[in-house]
Amino acid sequence: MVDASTIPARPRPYHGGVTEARWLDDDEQRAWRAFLEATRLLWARLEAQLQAEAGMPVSYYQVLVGLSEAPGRALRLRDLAEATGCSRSRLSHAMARLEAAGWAERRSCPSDGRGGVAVLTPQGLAALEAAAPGHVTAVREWLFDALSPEQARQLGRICQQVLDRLRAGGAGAEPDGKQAHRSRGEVDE
Amino acid sequence: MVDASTIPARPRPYHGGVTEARWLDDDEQRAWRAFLEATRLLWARLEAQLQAEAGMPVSYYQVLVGLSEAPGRALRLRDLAEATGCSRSRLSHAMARLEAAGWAERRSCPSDGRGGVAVLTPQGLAALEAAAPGHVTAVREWLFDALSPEQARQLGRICQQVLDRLRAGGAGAEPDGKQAHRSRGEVDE
DNA sequence: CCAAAGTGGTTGAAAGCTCAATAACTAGGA
DNA sequence: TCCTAGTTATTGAGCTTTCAACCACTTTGG
Repeated sequence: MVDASTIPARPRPYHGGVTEARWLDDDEQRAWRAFLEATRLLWARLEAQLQAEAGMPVSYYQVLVGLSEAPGRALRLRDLAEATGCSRSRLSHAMARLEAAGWAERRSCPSDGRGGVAVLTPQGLAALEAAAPGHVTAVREWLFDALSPEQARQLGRICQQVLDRLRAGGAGAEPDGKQAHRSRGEVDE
Repeated sequence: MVDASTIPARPRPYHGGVTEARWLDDDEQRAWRAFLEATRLLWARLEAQLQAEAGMPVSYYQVLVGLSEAPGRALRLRDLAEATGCSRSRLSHAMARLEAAGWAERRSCPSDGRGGVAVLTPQGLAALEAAAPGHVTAVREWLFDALSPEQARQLGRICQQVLDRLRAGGAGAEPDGKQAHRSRGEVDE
C-alpha cells in the first residue's frame, strides 16, 4: 500500500538553494511515515469516540479537564489557554460554545479589570466525569494495549526529548500569543 | 508548568457505567501527556515552516508528494485520497485549490467514466522540489536530531505496532469513505 | 497625573475539514 | 433490456481554528 508521507521517497537535486538538505535514512524514513500515519489514525479514532459518546470534540474535553484540575475549578482564561496549549482566540470561541452548553461560565476577574475567569459548572463536571472513562479506555485500547510497558516508557522518553528540543528551539510555532520572530539561521532556500 | 492532557489526573468514581475504566499508570500518564504536547508542537512547527517558506499547508504538500511518486505523476483521485490518507471530499476541495494555484490538474478517466485523474503540473513539481528541502530539514531538526538512532528505530516500531492495531481494530475512524459501523462491545456507558 | 507601551480578551473574516446529500456512471443480475 | 445496488467524485452547509484588528484595562516612566 502506498503510504502518505510528507517527504518524497528519493532525494532529488535541488536547484536554487545554497545548502544541500540532509535527507532521511531508511530507518528514519520508515519511522517518519509510520509516525504520520499512526498519529493521524489514532487522533481520528479518539475524536470519533469522544464525539460519539460525549458529544464534544477533544479540544473542548481538554478545556474541561484543564478547568477541573484547577483549584476551585476556576482559572484565568490566560492560564487556561496556557494549560490546554491553545491560542487565546481559540479559547474565546471555545468558551462561547461551552457556555452555551452550560458546561462553563465566564466571570470577570476581581484582581485585574481586563481579566476573565472561567469556571466549570456542575453540569460541566458531570459531563466530564461521564466522558472520561470512555476516553481513557480508548487511549488504552488503541495506544497502550499495543505497547509493552518498556515501550510505553520509551515513547515517553522520546516525546519528552522532542518536547525539550521544541521548547528550547523557541520561535516559529505558537500562534496568536506572542508574534513569531523567525530565528534559525540555517534555512536553505 | 501545567500540562495539557485529555485525561484527568486522578481516577474519579464514575456513576452510571457498568464497567470500571482501567486508568493509566504513572508511566503511561507521563508518556501520554508528553505525546500529546510533543505531537501538537511538532505539527505546529512543521505547518509554520512550510506555510512560511512554500506558502502551502502540509496537507497540500502531501497531495503533491503523492502525485509526484505516482507513475506518470498522475493518479486516480480515489487512489490519491487513499495514498494521502484523506477523505474524498477533502481531496476534492484541496484539488480545487491546487488547480487554482496551477500545481495540479483534473482530467477525466478514460477507463472509467465516473473517475477523475489528478495530474501534477510542471509548476507543481517545481513547487514541490522547492519546498522539500526545507521541510525535510525541519523534520530532521525538530524530531530526529532530538533522538538517538536507536530511539528512531524504537519510535518506528512503536508507531508500526499502533498502526497495526488501529487497522485491525477496523471501524470507528475513517470519515467519508465507508460508513463507520461502530463495533467494540465493551464500551462502558 | 498623564501619555506610551504592554497585556488580556473578544470579534469577524477566511481557511480547512467533515458530514450528508447528490449527480454521474458502472456492474450485476432478472 | 431494465432495474437495482454500489462506486466515484463533487457540492454546500456547518464547525473549528487561525489571523489580524480591535477595545479595555494596567503598568511604566516621565
